[in-house]
Parts: sequence; C-alpha cells; structure tokens
Amino acid sequence: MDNPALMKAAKSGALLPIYILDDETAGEAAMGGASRWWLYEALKDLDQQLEGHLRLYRGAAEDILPEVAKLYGASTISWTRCYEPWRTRRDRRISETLDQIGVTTIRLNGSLLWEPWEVLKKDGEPYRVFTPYYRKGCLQVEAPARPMTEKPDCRFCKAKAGDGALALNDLALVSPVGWHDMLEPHWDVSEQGAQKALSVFLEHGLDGYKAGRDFPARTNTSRLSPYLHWGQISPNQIWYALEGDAQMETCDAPDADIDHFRSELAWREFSYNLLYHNPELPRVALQSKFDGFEWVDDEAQLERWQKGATGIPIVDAGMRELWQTGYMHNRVRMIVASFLIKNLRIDWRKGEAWFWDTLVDADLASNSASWQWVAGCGADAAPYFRVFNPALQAEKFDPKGDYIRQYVPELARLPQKHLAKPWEAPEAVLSEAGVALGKDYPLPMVDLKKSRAAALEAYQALS
DNA sequence: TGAAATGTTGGGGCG
DNA sequence: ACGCCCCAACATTTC
Repeated sequence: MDNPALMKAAKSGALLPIYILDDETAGEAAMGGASRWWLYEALKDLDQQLEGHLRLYRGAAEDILPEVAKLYGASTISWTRCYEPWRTRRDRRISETLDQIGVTTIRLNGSLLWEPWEVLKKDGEPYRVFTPYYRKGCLQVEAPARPMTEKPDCRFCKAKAGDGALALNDLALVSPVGWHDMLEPHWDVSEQGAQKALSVFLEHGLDGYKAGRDFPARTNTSRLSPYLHWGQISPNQIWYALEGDAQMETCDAPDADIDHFRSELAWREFSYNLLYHNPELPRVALQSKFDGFEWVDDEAQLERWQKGATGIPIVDAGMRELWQTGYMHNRVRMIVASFLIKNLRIDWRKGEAWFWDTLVDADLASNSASWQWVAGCGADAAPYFRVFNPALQAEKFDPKGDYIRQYVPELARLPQKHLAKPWEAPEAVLSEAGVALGKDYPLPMVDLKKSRAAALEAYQALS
C-alpha cells in the first residue's frame, strides 16, 4: 500500500476514511460505465482492508467535507492530489473553505512519479515533446520517491449515527444486472490483483517487452493501466520493482526491455504534464488549425465502429475486445483510433467519449492526450498524414491471426492469407470457411484506399 | 509508434 | 564478352 495521504492521516491520529462520489462537480467529466463498475469493486476491496470503516458519500465534495469535518471535529483532512482540471479547481476551493473553519488540509502526490510543475524546460516552460521531456526532464531531476512498504497502522475513530454516510449500493454505481457482468471474469479488482498483475508481468511479460508489446496476441503487456488509474498500485511501486531490489520483486530482463517499459510509464506522466499545463486538452485541439476541420457527423457509422461491425477484422476485433473486457491492447487502440479519425473522418472527441465510457482504465489525461496524438492535432503528435492501413497492421502485428480469430470468431476458419482483408478472398475460399460476406460478417464499410485519400485531402485543406 | 509512390541499384537471363 | 531488359530489393521522397 503506497498511499502517502493515508499514511499521513494514520500517523496523525484517529482516522475516518472517506470516499465521495462527486458527479455533481464533475458534470460532463463524470466517469463512464466501465469506470463505475471498477470503482464499485475497488471500494468493496478498500473497505475490507480498512476493516469496514470506509465512509461513503455522494454529492458535491465541497458541501459534504466541511459538514463531516464539523460533525467529527476533524483537525486535519488529507487526500491524494488529483490533476483533472475540475478536481484541481474544486480541491482548491475545498482547502479555502476548510481553512476558514480551522481544518488543515493536506494534498499529497500518490499517483505520479514527477509533479507536472517539477519537470520544466530551462526557460521554465513545460515540455511539449515527449523525448526531451523524458530524457532531459524527468531523468535529470530528482529520482521518483521510493514507494512506502509498511502498511499504515490505522486507529479508526468511531462512526457517528446520522453522519449521512451511504451503503455502497446507494452510490448507484452499477445496476443489478448489466453490461459489467461481462467485464467481471476478466479482472481481479483489488490491490492484491494489482500486485498479482505486476508479478505476472515481471515474470512472463517484461523479457521481450520492447518487441512483443506490439503484438496483441502475445502476453508482453502489463495490463496494469486500470490499477494505476485507480491508485491500486502506484507508478513508484512499479518503477522500483523493475530494479530487482532485494526486498522487492526480482527482475532480470534485458535493460532495453526495462528502459522501454519505463518510458511507457513516462508517457503516462507526459499526458498528465500536458493536461496540467493545457486544461482544455480533453475538448480542444492543441493545434488550433484543426479547429476548422470538417468532421463527418454520421451516427450510424460511429455505431458500427463502436459495436465492432466495420467489416475490417482488426478494427472489429479491437472494438469487441473493448466491449467484452473493458480493455484494448495498445497497438490496437492506435489502429481503431486511426480508422475512426482518418478513414471515417469522425471527430476524435467521439472516439474519446466512447473510450471514456467503456475502458476500465479510462483516464482523462492519457485518453485525451492519446486521441489528440493519433488525430495529429496534439503537441507531440503523429503527423496527420501518418494513416494506418488496418489490413497491413493486422498482417504485421497479428501475423498468425490469433487475435482476430479470438474476437471475430465468425472468420476463424479463414486461411491466414485472407484474414486481414476477407473482402479480397476468392468466393470459394470464403464458402469453404463458412463465411458469407454481408451476412455472417459485414463487407468493409469504407474502401481503405479511397478513404485514406479523402482524409489526406481533407487535412490538406486545413493549411 | 506509416504507407504508398518513386527512385536507384545490381544480378541474371538472353540475344 | 557485351549491352539490354527485367525486376527484386532497397532507399528516398511524398502524402
């Protein structure tokens, strides 16, 4: 448990652990469906670890906290610092309010290796390009804090009747039956689950990570993103676990793999850096010339993408993985995003919104920074003309077709040669594999070559 | 953390 | 032996 805010509170006296579900202040930034399910499970786990002492609330934190503080006579309230713009603003207001009634507030970093204001260029400006941000910035300032290894020694204060706390189910995070039932078998939503995922990765994924991370059918990725997002593991714990410290997990993977994995952790930091210094990142293109881009507004097409019925196997496999598990392999995220933005020319914000609703690792910083990256409108973005060819990508990164076959089973019997673009397969091959295109599996919703050309033309019109 | 079009080179077949 | 053509295989440029 690497939670500085909890540790601080546990050391300063009797403890009243609180979680507030604050949709009211979040407004449009309120968390999506997959997140709510994960949160529901995570709160259950947390409450167990806190021996049933977790108090739950629902509403505007700036109204609730002062009330609770008064009722319990709290002297200090500490919490983990957040970086979403709406939370940053709210937390500042809360500190002011509590200060006025004599309650000390302490905000501590429990989720980033480096604070966004600590990694700046020599001229004091924030970095906008990843590589110098990481190499000249992060790696040259003070090393990340060592994770805390001792469990906080909690002495809880007695709950008071009428303190307004709710039962977990009253937070209405999940309905009794629903989509989340599908997610459940894929995840162990607990801190223990996070540690398990870390050791599985260190043992089986890290060796060969650098090359293997691009292949969705391999098990070289860590799948730690949801745990990181929800604070069930800290980036510091991961960072130092890679060192093979005597007290921590040992690790003997090649340096190139370790360095590359660390740089991926740093991409997360970079996203937070961008969001902190550009609060409009989730809604506004960093390159203003994209303001005039003419996006295609087509709900029916968007829905085909969302449901994994585009007729492009690698795209559909990715979108179905997302729907079934609340997760998608990173390489495939880039492919489906490129397809939506470039081949369909649908606004990146529509894709961002779908990911926000369906990913269990939905994270405002990473999600918005990454969508802008693919769209080519971000700070250090892929140039707009870098259009993925999803069929080529499939042949390159799913060479045996295992990933496509898993999530698009109706094509499972197609020979490898035709799996990436079934629309080019001879009729005899299709019927041999039991596939009637347009019936068992859709015809491609766009022509890849034509839609690529149309995208280039549309982008060209900008400048 | 592309892809496609275009340019260059060099080996082998062949008259 | 020689030049010519063809075309992989690579390299460079363009979008």
